[in-house]
Amino acid sequence: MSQQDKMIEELFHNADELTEKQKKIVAAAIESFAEKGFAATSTSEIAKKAGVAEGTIFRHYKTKKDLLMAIVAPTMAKLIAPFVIKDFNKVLNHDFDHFEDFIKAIIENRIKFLKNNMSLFRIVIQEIPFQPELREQFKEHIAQKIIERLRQIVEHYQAKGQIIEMPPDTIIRVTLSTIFGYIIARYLLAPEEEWDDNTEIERTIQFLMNGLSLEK
Amino acid sequence: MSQQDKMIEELFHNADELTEKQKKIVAAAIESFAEKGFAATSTSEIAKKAGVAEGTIFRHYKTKKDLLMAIVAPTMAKLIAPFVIKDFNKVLNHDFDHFEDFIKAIIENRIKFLKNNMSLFRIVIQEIPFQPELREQFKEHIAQKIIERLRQIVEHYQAKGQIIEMPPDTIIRVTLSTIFGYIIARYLLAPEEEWDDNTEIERTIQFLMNGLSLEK
DNA sequence: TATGAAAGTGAGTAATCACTCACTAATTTA
DNA sequence: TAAATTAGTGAGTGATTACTCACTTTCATA
Repeated sequence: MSQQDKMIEELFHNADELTEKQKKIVAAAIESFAEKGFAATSTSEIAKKAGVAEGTIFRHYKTKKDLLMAIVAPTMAKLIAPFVIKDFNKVLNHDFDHFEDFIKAIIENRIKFLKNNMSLFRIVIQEIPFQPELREQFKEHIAQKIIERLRQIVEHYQAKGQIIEMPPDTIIRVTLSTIFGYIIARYLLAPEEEWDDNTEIERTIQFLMNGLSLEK
Repeated sequence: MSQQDKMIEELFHNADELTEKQKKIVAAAIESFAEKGFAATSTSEIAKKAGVAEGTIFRHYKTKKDLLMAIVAPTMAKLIAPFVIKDFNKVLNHDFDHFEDFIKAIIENRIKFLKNNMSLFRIVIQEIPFQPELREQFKEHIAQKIIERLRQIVEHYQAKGQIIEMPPDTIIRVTLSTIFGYIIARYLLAPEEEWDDNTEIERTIQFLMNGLSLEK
């Protein structure tokens, strides 16, 4: 089973059962959307790549944009899944006495996820600027929830005296900048270069902790 | 004359040579490309917005992609202009004894530029994933030269004992992540929120310096 | 095995696409 | 001023677009 197949299966594991042809449509769409972008991909091209008639696409998805949303919405949901589980704070605070351990765990977990879903991640960040519907969904349901959670986490570790006194939103911003900066550089800007991932992640965390901790 | 020089030359001198209609075409194209993306913008739409006949666009630009390139290439050149001037290192090393001052100056200068050219910046980062020609140009002529320069700067301040011993490329990566993270959050993700820019930039630099300096 | 519903098909459709071209208008050059 | 060059036009082009629909095939259940 290929990487793509694994990705697709994971994505729709809990969703309604899809027919073989439907799965192939989704897989073909993901491939083309990630490579050429949503607007530059035609439905005839997707049908050809998926080995189905063009009409089959519209049997399952009312419009081309519906197909995009069917791909992107569950991806965003999965991306933030670890942040919206019940008792997120409790679990974390119990498991991680130090902010550094929390950051490490989150980074490793989410990088692993994104590594296995790079095409989907590509589509999300490439289409968010162009799809108001998608942007709205991201802002209201995704970003806000995550930031609210993260704010609590930051305040918790600030109270424990582990990270500097700075507005939590600023700390969240620079932290996410650092993490996504690594992911984008590693997997999108220079994926062909040689990367010692473990070392590079360690350095990134070192920089982050230096920047945020009270003492050295 | 190098590619860059030519681009810069073109940028500064060609502006006067454009006819009124041509200027309107470029302005309309920038507006639409930034808003809807290159692929989703039609030439008829640009012509209508510019108040010219559609044929006029193709009188000056052979293809729609040529129009995009005529907009984007000089923008990239302008963005990196401060990094490719002659005696870049000398000037900087003379003026800035501390890495922090250098960072401050660059951030302020480039944020000011991007603030005034946000539509163009949008187009560049939105289209780089989809235009191989653009990506190639960016990588070969832009990114490499900048990184080479920045590497020298980083090594210089490392030798002076002002920033931590870490591979210069890693330091450049986290630094650029932090800076672009601010710009993207400030002007693209949440431009409607209230921002105390001076304070927020100060905090960002504080985080950056904490993360990169040897002592506190 | 019969039947209805869902899945799948592909030719067809109107609209739109990037681009052309024969032409006129304006400007530069001789 | 005359000729030559450039700027501007807009109807017209074939190709492609997202999407439809009458039809056939597949398949679960009675």
